[in-house]
Amino acid sequence: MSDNIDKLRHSLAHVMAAAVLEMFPKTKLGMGPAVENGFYYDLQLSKPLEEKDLPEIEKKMKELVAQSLKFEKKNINKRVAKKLFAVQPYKLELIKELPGDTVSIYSTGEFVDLCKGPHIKSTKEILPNTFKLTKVAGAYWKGSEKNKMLTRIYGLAFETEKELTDHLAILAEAEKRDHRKLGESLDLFTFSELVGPGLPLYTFKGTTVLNEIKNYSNQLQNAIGYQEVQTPSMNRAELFKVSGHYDKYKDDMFRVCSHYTKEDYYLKPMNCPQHTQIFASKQRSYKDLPIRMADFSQLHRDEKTGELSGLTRLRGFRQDDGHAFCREDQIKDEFKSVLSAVEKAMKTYGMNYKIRLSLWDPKQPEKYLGDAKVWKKSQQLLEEILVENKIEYVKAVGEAAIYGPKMDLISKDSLGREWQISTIQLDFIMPERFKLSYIDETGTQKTPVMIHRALVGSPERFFGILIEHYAGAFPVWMAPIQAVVLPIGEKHIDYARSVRNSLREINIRTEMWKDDTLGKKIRSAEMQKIPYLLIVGDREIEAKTVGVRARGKGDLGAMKTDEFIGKIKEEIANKTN
RNA sequence: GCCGGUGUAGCUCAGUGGUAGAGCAACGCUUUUGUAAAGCGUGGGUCGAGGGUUCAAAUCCUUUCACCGGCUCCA
Repeated sequence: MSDNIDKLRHSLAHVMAAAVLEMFPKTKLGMGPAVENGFYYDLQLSKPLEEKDLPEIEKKMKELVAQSLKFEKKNINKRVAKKLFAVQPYKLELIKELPGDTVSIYSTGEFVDLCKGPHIKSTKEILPNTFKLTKVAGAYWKGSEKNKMLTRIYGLAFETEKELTDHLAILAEAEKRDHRKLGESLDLFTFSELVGPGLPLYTFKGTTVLNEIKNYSNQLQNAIGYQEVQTPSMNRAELFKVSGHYDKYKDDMFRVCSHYTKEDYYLKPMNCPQHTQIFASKQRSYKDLPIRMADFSQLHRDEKTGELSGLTRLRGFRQDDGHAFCREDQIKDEFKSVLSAVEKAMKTYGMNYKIRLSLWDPKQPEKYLGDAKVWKKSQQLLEEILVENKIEYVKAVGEAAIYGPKMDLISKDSLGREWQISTIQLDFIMPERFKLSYIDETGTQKTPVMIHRALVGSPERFFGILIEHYAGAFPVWMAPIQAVVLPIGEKHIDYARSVRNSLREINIRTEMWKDDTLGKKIRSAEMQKIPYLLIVGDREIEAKTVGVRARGKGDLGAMKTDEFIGKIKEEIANKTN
């Protein structure tokens, strides 16, 4: 059945190309495949296309679909094909590259495309209102930035009208939850043109949430033996030359120059080379291993401006980063303990996930450090760990780090969107390059293995993901304001203040709002997504209670103040709600 | 970086060559309030920035910056 939807989507790509070709006959065709939720076609148009042109193309497509056009396949000789596509340079390029003497073409009405298929039999199979053109984008021919950029038109397509409307509803919900909008409206972070792109400024509220994320990661990794260290942002170029990052990523690191010595320093894009130097600072015994370090320092990467986006792609960020230096016989246990910590974190945040085993691409060895033998060995080891622990995984060739294979955790948020979060990476190469060693039980020098790992990746990036996952309504333990006390009238302010103070005494982030009407205060607290509103008036003062209203749940009724304190304390401690 | 789009008050937006507007927010006064917006009033903008065309530019041209949708990249 998934085959069928792919055929449908791919067929719609043809219909769209046919429609565009009718409207703009000089259009040159690129490629038009089916993709997740829809299809696209890359085109070279004689004039720029805008999003407002899409409805017209869509209308034309509907006309074509209504004609019940048949998709007919033919195998033809390459010479004939070259004649047929004489005015289509991209198709000619493809014909040249295809193996064999014949190529297959599909015709739909007057439209003919070079295509291996398969397709639906006829546009009759396309039900009304099951597709919609969504956006216009640029895309390099064959995906290489060295090639010309074509115009890509994206469309959504499903088998039924309901699936399309459901999908559009998800998109609308995602837009509402956009962390860039919520970040601004909930006063979590901001950007300034003066400060620079990709460099967010976190307000007090945003910093509070970030600290909770960071503290929780620290708690989880302390439990499995990681100890926090600090390392400098600026480092000599030499450090990165030894690590190998200089050759691969020099252009993506910010360079800082000393006026006095004229020496170049680089802002560190990751912590691993620094950690090797802590390891190297002492003579290590096999009994000392594993040595585990965690580091939350600020990292900088000179991302191209067009790649920056909200909190998900930044120039300055941190990682809940850690490195374990261990013996080969300890690798499995190290991976297991990190996996269990990650599992706990994902459970707390209420996210589903899957593991991706990211392998090197043997066809492009120049992208990686180290020789094939070491890669084979370490990849095998990772796979063993997954199999032995009965963990499901998918393999991804070409996704490895430059120094080794990794397990990446891809999590799904509440809208079912996927994000790469955690990563655990095996590295035989960097310890070697830094000539790290320990003394084994026989007194001989050995090279340790290095494990790179992160629990939630970058706290800042994860913050962005969480804003959307929770739609800004953070669970109590991470909410910037956990409770707000709302006195009904002026004469209730003193009591409200005393309730606030007793909550503050036990470090519950609490405010007291004395101005405005009750209705307005409630509205504003709900909009700020504060978990608990405590309403106090004559009745509450009399009975020493608070009127508890839970975010999104309405009035829960009166509760003894101590009882409420017990409830919220427990929720915070257990990280529930 | 590349293709396309956007940029007007703190926020959401209107304003197509002729004296910069609305709602919300803010501030002030009145009101002291029982579960999602009390009433009245006031202040606030070299229309992203630079240059040009014009008697006259938010509006037209140009350069540049930032952001948005994608592409490429992502240690």
